[in-house]
Amino acid sequence: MRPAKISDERLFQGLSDVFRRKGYDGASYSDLMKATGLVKASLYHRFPGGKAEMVDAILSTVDRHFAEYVLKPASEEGRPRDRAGKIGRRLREFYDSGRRWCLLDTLTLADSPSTRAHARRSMEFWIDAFARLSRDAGLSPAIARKRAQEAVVTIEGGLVASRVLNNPRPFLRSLANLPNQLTVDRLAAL
Amino acid sequence: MRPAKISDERLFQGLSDVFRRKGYDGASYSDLMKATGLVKASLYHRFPGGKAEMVDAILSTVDRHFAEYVLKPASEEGRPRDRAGKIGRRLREFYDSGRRWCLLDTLTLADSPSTRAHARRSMEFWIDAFARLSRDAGLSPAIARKRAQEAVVTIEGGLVASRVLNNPRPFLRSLANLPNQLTVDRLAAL
DNA sequence: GTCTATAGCTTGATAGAC
DNA sequence: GTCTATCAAGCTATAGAC
Repeated sequence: MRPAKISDERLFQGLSDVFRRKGYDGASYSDLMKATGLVKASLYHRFPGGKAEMVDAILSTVDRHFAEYVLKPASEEGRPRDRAGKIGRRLREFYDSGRRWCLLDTLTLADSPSTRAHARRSMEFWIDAFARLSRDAGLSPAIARKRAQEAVVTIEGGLVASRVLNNPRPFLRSLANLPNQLTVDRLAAL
Repeated sequence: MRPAKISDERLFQGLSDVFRRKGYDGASYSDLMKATGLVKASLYHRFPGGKAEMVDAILSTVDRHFAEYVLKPASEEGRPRDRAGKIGRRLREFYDSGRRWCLLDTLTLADSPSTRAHARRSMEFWIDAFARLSRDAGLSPAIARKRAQEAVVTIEGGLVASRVLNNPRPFLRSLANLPNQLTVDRLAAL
């Protein structure tokens, strides 16, 4: 029997796990082979451009998942504050309570201009979604945008601190702050 | 004439620039040779343990610089708020307004346990210094510690966002928030 | 679509001259 | 303390069978 085609979902999951953990340069083909169960030549068959193409495809896949699931509540019905909480829970799920790291962080050490450009667009999309939610909560466009950027900063920093300290708490705290950060105009008694 | 010994300062500066930019795995010996002007064998002469030993030495050097210069105002005389501002200016200088990245971020992708342990201690030292300053400002020990951790999270996140967005603003904003974050008990009108 | 096999190159690491 | 020269291992990448 011929070897079955590995499902795209398992493939992308395996690949992105490696890149997330090790970064672009740290991800070797032996790592990627182990994670997917495919040999090197099979990976090149799927991604003729090698790691650069994998990373591009992964970012696109994650972009879609962020847009269609994680950040979705930003453009749904309901109280802005509740929607922010919902996004927080989805972020906790996505980053496995801070045990998984952010590709935008780990991949931007590579100096591929296309990867850098892609990562920038991804983060801007993220900020835009937060800003929309923040405006829905009644904040002015300028303040909303500022808060949206600060919220992304808080989450990325939480992930870094959780990795360095080997402790999920900083990231979980960042998420807990999210609803206030995005929806309360005058922040008091944080 | 025999080749002159390169100064320790230039050596460490060159090495840490590379590790900061590329991370542990991304930093190849050819990169390190280019940055220092030394050939591979000379680097091994200075650091028989190779990259792992370089990284350890670099972290120790940066630790000292942080303790003796960047974070120094945390344990000096003066109004806590002014001291926080002073630390902010030194952080801006150290990270070149967000154009240089944090070793604790870029190095913890490597899975060397000793590096991970060292990085954790470095960040804890940083948090401790902030917490001391925050207590000096009259905040309770529990709140001070929370704020200190949040401040480090904000700075690390600012560095990540500035790198990804290719824009120093998020990092500079993180620094601008520092005095409030560390010294104001009830945060209002951020 | 997956595999085995192989190629060339770069890497990390060492030995020995000056 | 720095250099040239060299090595094996691991890396990226490709050709061709099933």
